[in-house]
Formats: sequence, C-alpha cells, structure tokens
Amino acid sequence: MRQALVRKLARWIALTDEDRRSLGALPGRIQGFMRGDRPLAGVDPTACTLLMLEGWAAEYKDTPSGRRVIVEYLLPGDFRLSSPHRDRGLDMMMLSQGIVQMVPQEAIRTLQQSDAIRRALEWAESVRSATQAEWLVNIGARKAYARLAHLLCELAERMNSIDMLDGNICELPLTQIDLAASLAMSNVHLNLALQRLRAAKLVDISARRLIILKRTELEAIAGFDDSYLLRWPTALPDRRRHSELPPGQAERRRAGSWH
Amino acid sequence: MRQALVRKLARWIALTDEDRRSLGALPGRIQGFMRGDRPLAGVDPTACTLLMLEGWAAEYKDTPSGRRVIVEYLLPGDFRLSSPHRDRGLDMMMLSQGIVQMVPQEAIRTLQQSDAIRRALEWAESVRSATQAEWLVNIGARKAYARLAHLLCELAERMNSIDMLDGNICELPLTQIDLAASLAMSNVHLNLALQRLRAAKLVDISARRLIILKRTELEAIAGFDDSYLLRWPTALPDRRRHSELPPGQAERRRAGSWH
DNA sequence: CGTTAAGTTGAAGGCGCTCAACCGACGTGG
DNA sequence: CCACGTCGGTTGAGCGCCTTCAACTTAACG
Repeated sequence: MRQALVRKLARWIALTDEDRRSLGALPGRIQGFMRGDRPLAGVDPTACTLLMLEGWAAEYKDTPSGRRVIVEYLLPGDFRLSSPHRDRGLDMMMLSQGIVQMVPQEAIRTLQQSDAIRRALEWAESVRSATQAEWLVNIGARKAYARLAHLLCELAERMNSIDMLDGNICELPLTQIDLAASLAMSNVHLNLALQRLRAAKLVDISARRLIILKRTELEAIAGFDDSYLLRWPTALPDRRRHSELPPGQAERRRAGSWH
Repeated sequence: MRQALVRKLARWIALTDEDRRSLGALPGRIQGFMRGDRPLAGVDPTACTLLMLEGWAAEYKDTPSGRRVIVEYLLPGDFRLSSPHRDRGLDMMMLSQGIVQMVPQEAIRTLQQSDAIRRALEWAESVRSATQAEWLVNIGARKAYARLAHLLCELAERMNSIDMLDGNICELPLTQIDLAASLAMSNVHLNLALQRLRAAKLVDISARRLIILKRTELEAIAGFDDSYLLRWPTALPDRRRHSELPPGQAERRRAGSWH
C-alpha cells in the first residue's frame, strides 16, 4: 500500500502505466519512524524531497513562547519538495508511526520529464498552496466549533482522495493537542468543541479513528466547499463523473459518496 | 520604476544582463487599476500569470457569513503564477491604485529557459509559501498586539527587498479594515492595538505611510525573524555581507539598516 | 456641501484562555 | 506483577482578550 502518491496524482491527471511505474520505483532511502520522530533531522532539505509513504506527519513551528503551531499535515502520498533554501524556520514531526522516503533532487527532475507527471506535481503543489490559504480563511473567519468541523471535512476528503476513506470512516492519528495546534486554539477549548460535535452525533472520534456520521450537516456547519482540494479538475472533468452531472458548479462536487 | 521584479529576484540569484532584459521585456497586457478593482475579473487564471508592477493587491475570500479574510498581500514585483485549476475560491483585489501585467503562460515557460531565472522564480514561490506558513504561525501563536507588529515588520522588510523602503519609512496603502482582515481580528480591536504601538512610539502610521520608529524593539515584541523572507541565501551567502559577518546564524541577518 | 469611507471611542458581553486537578491508558522498570 | 511516570483526555473555575453593536468624528471627493 505505498501507492498513495499515484492514487493522488491520478485524480487530477491521466497517468500512463509508464508514469505509474516510474512513480512507484522512485529512488531514495526508505525509512520507518515512530510518532514524535523528526524525519528531517540531519537531512539537507535542499537536496531531497520528502515523500510520505505511510503514516501522518506535520510541519510545525515551536515559538519562543512555548506554543506550537502546526501549519500543515502530510498524509500518505503527500510530499515536500526540496526547497531552494535550507531553513524556513519550520520543522517536521511524525504524528503516527509511518514510512518516509527521501527522494534525491535529481530523481524529481528526471520524473518531470514526463509531461503528465510534471503537470500532476504542479497541480499537487497548487492544491497544497490553496489548502494553506483555506486554513487561513478557516482560522480567520470561523468560530472554534465550525473550525474543527471544517478541518475534519478536509482531512476526510484528503483521505478519500487516496482511497483511505472507508465509507465514512478513516484513520485519524491526531491527538487533541495536535488538532488544537493546527486550529489556533487551546487544547481545552478544542476538547469542548469536539464534545459538541460528538453530542450532535455529527462525528465520532475514538481510538485514532474518525467516523463521519452526518456528512451533509457537518459540511453545512463548517461551510465546507471542497473545491480547493480539486478532486475534479474543471478544465478536464473526469469522464466517469462528468457524464452524469449537469454543467456548472456541480462539476466540482465529488463522486464517491461517503454517507 | 517597473523593475521591482528584477530587484526582488536579484536578491536571491545572480542575474545576467540578458536575464534582466527578458524580465523587463515581458509580453502581456499592462493595465492600470484603482483601489477596489479586481484585476482577475474575466481573466482565465490558468492561462496567464499576474505580475504586480505598481501598487498593492490582496488575495482574499469573502465567506458566506460576510466576513472577509485576506490571505496574501501582493507588493510590486510579486506575482501569482497561472494555476492549473480555474478557481481556488479566492479572489484578488487592488488595495491601492496600481499597474498590473497579465503575462501569458508561454512567456513564463520561455523565461524559465534561463536557469538562473527558473531558480529565482522557484525561490520566490518558496518564499511565498513560507510567508503563508508564517502567517499561520503569527495568527496561531501571538496576541493581537504582537501579531500586528509582526505583520508590519514583514511588510517593511518586503518593501526593503524591492528598494521601496526609504530609511525607515515606506508606503502602506492598507486601511485598518485591510489589516484586520489579514490578521484574523476585528477592525475595532486592531485600532486599539495600533494605538498601543503608536503610544509606545514604535511606529507611526498615517497618510498611507508607515514609519518604523524603533525597529529593534518592534521586532522584539513581534518575535520577528526575517529568515523566512530569505534575504540572504544561506547556501549562497551574499559576498557583500558575508565577509563582514561571523559564520552561523548571523548569515541570515539583513545588511541594510533601516534604523 | 452632501455623501461615503475610514478611523475612533464607548459599552456590554461572550468566546476562548489559563491554571489546575483528576482520570484512564499505557509502557517501563523495580 | 505491581508501582510508577507519562501522556492524552476531561472537567471546573475565573477571567481577560476580543467581538459586536453603535454612535460619532474626520477625511476625501464630487
């Protein structure tokens, strides 16, 4: 099950078998980590791209005041391209046990000789950027309750895009501390917001699993619009789906139903 | 004064005269706008890159609840690459009168045939991403007062990087409403935070101008570290500066003093 | 001079924070 | 095997930062 990257990219751009092969045969050291490990420790981020094969990680910053802020979650198939500069003031930490591959920079360049892969990677980066913008909107515009709901919608949808959402249930290795650190709120208050969601029977979180009980209502209170995650390119609508849908906004909606 | 892009890129990567020429001779319609105009209205964002020549703009989202959130400021020399997808749920608005160029996608590809320019553009995008992460940290970790101070430090520094910071003073066409919308706080409270900064004689904002009165103290209360803006690549330290500095962290610090 | 947008000030209240204690699960080591 | 420490989760109390609403002033502009 290390094909999350292929599954993710194939959502946006049609990939040939050759493309899939080269994506599956990337060079670079593959290493397992435990929660709390920092896979970038001692690594030169200008030389290689970090690719999540299994498990979750977070990009975060610890401020001098002792507060931790998570700015991004990395799920299986997500990657962090080598950055031109060495240090952006951020660090990365595993949130669950998982497997990470450090792909050398040259291999990425080689990969991009396939036009489809190059465009798919651009697309992925574009979605990443849009997601960060959406986080700013989420924190800036919504109250704690809706904010949490929105994040859960996003995570479920991202898991869905790599076929790791089973109906309406998926893994969620995050602690409440993690969730609070990514939502700009205290863990105490996050706990209360979570209990409200539970009490409303919208979601159920336990044993590192997330169950979406009422998807429509959850998205409604979250004000969630998955267009920024771009499951279905508007320019190149997926034929499986397009044929069943009226033109316009609906093109952006998801296909799979997870109740 | 339409060379902000060149000045910005040249901070990171050495550009040949040929590079500078092609950057200065980009094709694409050049158009003036007034505050409030939406330069992307009616434009296909998958087909062209928006380049700010003069003035400021903002990328923002209006939520159904009526709240506006600004997720990014665009200063002269900043650009928004054509995105693979059509709509990310964000819109763009001029914050001052200014001049914008819409560069066709092909021209960007041509431009990237110069290795230096390609790397410089990558660098710029990397800084853009790091800046958005820093905004999340800013909003998530700091209280209103420090948050505002941090934003002002960033904006002054960005203006400095395109030679538009004159000593310790630069243009600041933002209204308090704009500032509040980018800092996840109400305009009323922003006004109070601003008055505190003024009362402490750290900054002076009036008549669309920002004056940094006590830079060191301002950065201190903001917890500001300009490394994410990457004035001086650590991998390729600027020789003008490097020779005067001890090795290590200090390499990252700025050269110019703006008191 | 009338209108509109931006800035300022005040009052009231709530959302969310801090601090703190406690519980339960889990892993480790005595 | 049990004691213990640690971590994550839960609950309560108190309070303060920040929001909302509102009125008013000031500035810009036709």
